Amino acid sequence: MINELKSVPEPTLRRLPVYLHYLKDIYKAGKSEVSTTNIAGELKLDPTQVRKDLAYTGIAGKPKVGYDVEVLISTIEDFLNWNNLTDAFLVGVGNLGMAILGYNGFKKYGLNIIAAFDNDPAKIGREIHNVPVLPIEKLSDLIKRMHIHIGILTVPATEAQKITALMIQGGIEAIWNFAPASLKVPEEIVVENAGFTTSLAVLTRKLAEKLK
Amino acid sequence: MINELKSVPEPTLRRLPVYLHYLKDIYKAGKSEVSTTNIAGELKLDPTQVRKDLAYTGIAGKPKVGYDVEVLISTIEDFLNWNNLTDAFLVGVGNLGMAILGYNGFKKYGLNIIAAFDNDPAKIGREIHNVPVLPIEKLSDLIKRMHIHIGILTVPATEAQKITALMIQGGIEAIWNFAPASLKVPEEIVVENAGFTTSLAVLTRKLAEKLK
DNA sequence: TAGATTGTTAATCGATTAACAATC
DNA sequence: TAGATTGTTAATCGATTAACAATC
Repeated sequence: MINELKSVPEPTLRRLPVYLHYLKDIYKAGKSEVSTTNIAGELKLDPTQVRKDLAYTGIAGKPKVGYDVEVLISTIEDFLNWNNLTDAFLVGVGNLGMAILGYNGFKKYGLNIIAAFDNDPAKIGREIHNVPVLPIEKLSDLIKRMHIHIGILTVPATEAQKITALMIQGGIEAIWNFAPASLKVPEEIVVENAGFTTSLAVLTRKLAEKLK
Repeated sequence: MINELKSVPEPTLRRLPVYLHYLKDIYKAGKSEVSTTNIAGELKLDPTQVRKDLAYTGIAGKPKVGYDVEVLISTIEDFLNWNNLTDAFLVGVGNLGMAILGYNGFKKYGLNIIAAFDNDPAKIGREIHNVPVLPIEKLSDLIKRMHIHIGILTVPATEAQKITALMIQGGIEAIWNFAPASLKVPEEIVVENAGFTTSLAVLTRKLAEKLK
């Protein structure tokens, strides 16, 4: 089992980027070492939890001192594979799709969107923020030919399953799903649901609870 | 403790919108009754879990039959307070902010964005998708005067804490935070982090684990 | 050295899953 | 009625938190 990457609890995965942002902040502010006591205090978490999370990345700290901020940053980035650019396709050039294409920052997170797809003739052939928009018909074939692993799904819910099928047909490995719909996929396909409504449900219910 | 709303586990809150989308699908398809066995099978969850989740909303099912789809839909919507429109302000009219303003569908989730704020003179005074863009300077005061409860934060990470402070100064109750940054807020403020990077971390790591 | 911190094992807590009586 | 399903209690599982020896 040599090259096997250990499966990490999802709560841990969700906290790692939070640490990362904080670490980058204090690094910019000139701090070169940091303790889990420190991180936990700032982010309102348990220090032991922070230590356990960091342990997953394989980094070692120094008793009494803490962790080297710069090393810690790049260790987390390596762990999330954010130091390697991975090519991705985006499908659905609507409001959200365009916003994602326009946000230049995904390269910092290892994501390189190299083409977008839509079925609107007015959009096909154009470039949005330097990314060409191609017809849906070419999706499957290009995924296959270019060995694309990540598909970003920003189509309306009604189209989501259809496009998913095309992606899978092409051999996609992972789908970042922004549509408010549950995708049916074979077990081996990684799906991460990033639809806004889940998050909004938490917000609106907590607010309702708060306001009695 | 009469009017006290019971605090619901967050995992349950996150599943409720998933049920809701599925229920709307089958309702459109003409189904009027549904069992938890059915829902769970379709969404790859445990039937007992679905029953427990639904129990939080207070709905009652019929042994042997299941639940009335139409009633179930509106019960979940009520539970999340999605049947009442709540006014909200959005701050940060960049790519993402504009996409959110352009997405007409939030009214279905009880969210009514009535004004946007930015510090770019080129944007101030315009209307984006019928929502007026106002200067940041007016944010605190208008939150207070209009009794706004929800603030949507779509500014760059560097500005996030500053704008948060202004929102709190105005008396905001809940912040929907799309910036990749941890906000420091008093305990009583509801913050829901919807930044993309958390979700992306899960995707990229799982993909890395899968591809060995 | 003394004291703060790491790294790890044990205890606790909460959510998921299993079991099953009640029901229509 | 028989059989599927609800609603709930008990068992299990996994994540969080507490405790503490090792370390620099």
